Amino acid sequence: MSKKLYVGNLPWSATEEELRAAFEAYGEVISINLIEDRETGRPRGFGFVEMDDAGALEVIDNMDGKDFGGRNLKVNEAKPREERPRW
DNA sequence: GTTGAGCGTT
Repeated sequence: MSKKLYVGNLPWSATEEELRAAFEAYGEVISINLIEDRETGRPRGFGFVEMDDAGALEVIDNMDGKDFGGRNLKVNEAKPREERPRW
């Protein structure tokens, strides 16, 4: 199984590889999704990380509130956004 | 050459 993670309070310089490198230490990283402003192209300072179930919990327990790139990292369960209806 | 809350697209 996998879980979606909301990752906030990221430094503007943070990249998906940096997040993956940090999160891989706690579990299998399924996918990374950094969000940036679609109109300006600037990073919004947060993103979403999909991990295996146990890894996600480990990340929340270990990475939430930790220092990352000089900022206090915020990790929580992400709200489901799409159910991908096919009809 | 900037900025700061927090939940994104096919």
